[in-house]
Amino acid sequence: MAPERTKSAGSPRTRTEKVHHALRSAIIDQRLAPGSRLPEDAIGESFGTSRTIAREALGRLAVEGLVDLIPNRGAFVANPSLEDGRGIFTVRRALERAMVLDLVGKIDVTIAARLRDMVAREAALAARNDAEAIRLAGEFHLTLAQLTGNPLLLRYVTETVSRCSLVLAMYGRPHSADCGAREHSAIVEALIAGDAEGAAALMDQHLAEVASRALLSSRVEKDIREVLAAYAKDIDIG
Amino acid sequence: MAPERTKSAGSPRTRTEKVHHALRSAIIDQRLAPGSRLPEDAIGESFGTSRTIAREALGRLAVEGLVDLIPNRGAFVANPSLEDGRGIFTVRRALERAMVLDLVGKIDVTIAARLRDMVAREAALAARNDAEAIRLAGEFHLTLAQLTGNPLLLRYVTETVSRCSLVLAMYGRPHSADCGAREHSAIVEALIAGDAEGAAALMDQHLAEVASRALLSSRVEKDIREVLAAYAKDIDIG
DNA sequence: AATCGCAATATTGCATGCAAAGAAAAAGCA
DNA sequence: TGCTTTTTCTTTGCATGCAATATTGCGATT
Repeated sequence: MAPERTKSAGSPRTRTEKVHHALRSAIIDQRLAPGSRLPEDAIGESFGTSRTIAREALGRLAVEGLVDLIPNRGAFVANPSLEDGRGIFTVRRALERAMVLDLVGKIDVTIAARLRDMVAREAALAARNDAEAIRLAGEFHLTLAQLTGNPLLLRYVTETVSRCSLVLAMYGRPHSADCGAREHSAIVEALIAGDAEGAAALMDQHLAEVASRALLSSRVEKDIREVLAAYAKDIDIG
Repeated sequence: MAPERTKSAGSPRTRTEKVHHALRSAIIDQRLAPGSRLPEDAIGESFGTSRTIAREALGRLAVEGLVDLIPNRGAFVANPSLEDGRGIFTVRRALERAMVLDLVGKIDVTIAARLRDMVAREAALAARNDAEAIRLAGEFHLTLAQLTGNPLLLRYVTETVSRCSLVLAMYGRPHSADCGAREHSAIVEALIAGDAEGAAALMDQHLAEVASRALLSSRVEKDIREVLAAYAKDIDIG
């Protein structure tokens, strides 16, 4: 009656899952710009499947909030506003605070060494600011989430980290290192020391800084109407 | 190029969405027990649609974590373990804490009245403990999430509330009112008074109590194998 | 008599096809 | 020329059908 214990098989087995994951990666990696149309036909053709598969994948991405689905009109890559961006960071801060609090006390010597090693590797790449460095910085947060052993927390942190990258890509300053290795190091040390409140505060401050770096100014206007409104109000149509 | 600003149309328009929402309600209302099989045929027939629709709805519910999808085997109502349950509550507490903190200061007289009215209606149904009362209690949390104006927070709170219902269905005591109207009232009053830390503490305590009520004892074994293992060890097969 | 293997059955995975809703383009009117 | 209306065309929404995979029941074998 009950299914076997297998939770979420490692590699995607059905075509729908494959396309689902591929599309998600494409969106997160900014290969598909926010607002882009996602026609079922084109997707199916790209992956060598029928529209049915593309359609199912789009529906699932819509549940994840990465795609906007408009009935009878089609699917579009989500296009978070600046305000949405702030909201995403709010959620992320709450989640990672809980994550850090949960982690205190679960850190043994093995894990401690692993974390220190990871931070050291980050520091080594700190000078560069390419995709690799950015990916590594994000992975720090994902690793911590994984260490909690809480599947839902891991999923949500993964999602929020992804979406924060998206937001940073849209509104962040081009050449800012989004995560400082030094800040990560401080968090790790607080965790190892068992200082719950300290670690939580450091993480909170860390994310607050990342957010403020990005979200202070709206570098890109999100909607055409927002852009044009500024011009329209100076024009007398009559 | 970009789609119009319309986010998530109010009422579901496509059949897929309708079935999706209906199935979710059925699961949350505990009309479909955790672990139950969800055959595409039966669902399609129930709603008067084809399997295609049922299939899409199941895929979306799987993303939400309410359904387990096993390739070539079928769909099952999610069957969270006790540990999963704890993890879900951990996440929910973190989210709702952030929610309450965000809400303080956003409460004007109109909203205050609306919240008080909602709590009053809850109190009126407090005696009963049927599906309607349960639904209303959950809606309190969803309403608060909606008031933040944070779409991601709303989505995550919605998901965690849903999954907590599932967990309570599995492990909670049968006749416990899961959310006390009095506790909700206290939270609302703290919010209206602008007492951020107080409101956060009340919410945290509220959810901690709900969790502890449910998760102290494992009333139901999750997996058939877990159940049978206890019997098997007393039996000599030979 | 219990176990193994095989066939029959049920259910999922996926593609195709048709109808309808929207968008774009062309024609008609002021 | 500019605006409305109608027509065409693209794209989505959904059902059906076929192939593939897992499960169940039955019979053969040891």
